Amino acid sequence: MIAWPLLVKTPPPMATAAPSPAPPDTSSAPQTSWAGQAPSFSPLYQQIKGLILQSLQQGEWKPGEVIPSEFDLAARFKVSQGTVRKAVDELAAENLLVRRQGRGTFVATHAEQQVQYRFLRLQPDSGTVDSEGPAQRDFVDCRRQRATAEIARALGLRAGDTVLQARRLLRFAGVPTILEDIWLPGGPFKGLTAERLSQYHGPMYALFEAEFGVRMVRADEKLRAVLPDEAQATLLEVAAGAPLLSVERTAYTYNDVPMELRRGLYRTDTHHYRNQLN
Amino acid sequence: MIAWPLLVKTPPPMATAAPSPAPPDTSSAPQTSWAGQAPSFSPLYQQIKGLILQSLQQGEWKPGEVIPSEFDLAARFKVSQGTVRKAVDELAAENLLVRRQGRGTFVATHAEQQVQYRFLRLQPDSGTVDSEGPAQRDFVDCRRQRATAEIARALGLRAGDTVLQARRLLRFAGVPTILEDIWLPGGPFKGLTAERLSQYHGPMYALFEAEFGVRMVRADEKLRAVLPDEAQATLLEVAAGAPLLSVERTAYTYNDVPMELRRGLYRTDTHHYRNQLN
DNA sequence: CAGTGGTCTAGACCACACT
DNA sequence: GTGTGGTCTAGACCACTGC
Repeated sequence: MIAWPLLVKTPPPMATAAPSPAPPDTSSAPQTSWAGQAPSFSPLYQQIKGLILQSLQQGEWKPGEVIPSEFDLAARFKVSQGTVRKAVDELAAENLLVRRQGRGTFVATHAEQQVQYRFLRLQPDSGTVDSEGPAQRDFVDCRRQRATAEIARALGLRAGDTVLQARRLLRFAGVPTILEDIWLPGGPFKGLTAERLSQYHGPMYALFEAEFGVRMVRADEKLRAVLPDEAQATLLEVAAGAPLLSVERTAYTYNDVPMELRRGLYRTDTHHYRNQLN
Repeated sequence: MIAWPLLVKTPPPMATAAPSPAPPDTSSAPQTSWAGQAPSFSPLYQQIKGLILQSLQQGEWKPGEVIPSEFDLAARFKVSQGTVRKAVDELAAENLLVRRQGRGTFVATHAEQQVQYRFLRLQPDSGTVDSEGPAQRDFVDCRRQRATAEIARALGLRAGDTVLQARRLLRFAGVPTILEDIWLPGGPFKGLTAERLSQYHGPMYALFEAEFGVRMVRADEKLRAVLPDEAQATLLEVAAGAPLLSVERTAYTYNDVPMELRRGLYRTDTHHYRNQLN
């Protein structure tokens, strides 16, 4: 058994004289020995959430796998099942875990998912995403280079660090619709080649998960209307003055660590970017 | 006391011989008398959620007001506090209610809110929304007219029904940045005039709440990059070929009833549309 | 101080899935 | 059947708010 990093109930426990059978061993209740841990005064279920998150980061459970049952986790962390449930509920709400009744709770994955592209909001004006069939992907370019100051800042690197850059074109029903420039930090993605990218079928983020253990968890996008430069216009087969939707996305792994910068140019003559507000 | 529209636990209750003090009066447990209610076989807390929603629609509690405490609601619906809690949790997650510890649970409102514009995703490229100060609003136009087929479809009306149309320009720090055309159904918004609109200070949706009892709960947006026509370019003070972000928003009240169609043109040279994905 | 929402527990029963 | 998550209850205690 491993010693868990001190779970504390919101007030430092002091032999609280529980009325009913108090199962947590009362001996493991330290008073004020704060071993560095900065934000330690949070609800129990938040602490459990943090521990589960940690296990996810460290790869104890891999994408697509089941995690232990709520009952087992409760025993492991020495809390009630209800507390684990609340922690898991939040992680499920954040799309890090997926509950499946009768089967268990699974680590979310970009592969084998309901929707092919979890972060792609572009939709055809008529018909559904499915009706237009899978996109055709063409990698125009892929190379290793030194990060500019701007790219470095976005990826949390130093200017001059190695980054991978790729450019690809997505076609729907043969029509070039999305042109993307992608930047990845060289370290975590060492060994990624153009061939690897073009050979892989399925979402790019699934490849990152499977081959490099990098799981994208969250993303921020900034949208603008822009005009293409000459190369972009040619690739997308539009006129020079045609307005395009620019989508700059930063994707993050656990702990808000940025792992990808992506600049997309979307044609919005046959598609639109859909957003739901509430 | 009012007879509540039959709450049923997932299996039709049949004198379940509860082990401990079973508080719900066993007499009020109908077997199979389904009085029309179509989707009645849902978890209790969902039914409670539905009932609370109904009270919100019917204006039993108005925006900004407190609703009864969880304990009171539990008594009223004859369920446990925990069940009410779960119902309220979901409504709070959907931004229909706002919990405030120690004070109570409140009906959400577009006025007196943390953020001025709940549905506006445009942000300045540098600085924060607050640092640029409040927008200057100019109503360019406001008139009553007959709905075109397209507008009617979006608002759930018949072509030819009366709609209100308004056009306004928002300036940030003096720079015209957003040009919006707004269509509202004539019925619910009878009596809305250009003067009423320009005199009101604060979010437009707050006015709708306060003056017309119409509360916007959710919205869908479709984004595109477009070029302005002549009038639009003039108002926004941009060149004819300048790309602009087109944002078509449909806003809904309770029960997914569309209540507003809005077409915005955003300048994205100094601002960007921000979206968070997870 | 009383009242509210927030956390935590414990236990019962149900729906679902796999075997 | 066994085990999983899903629902529901009941009760204890806490933290925050306002009287």
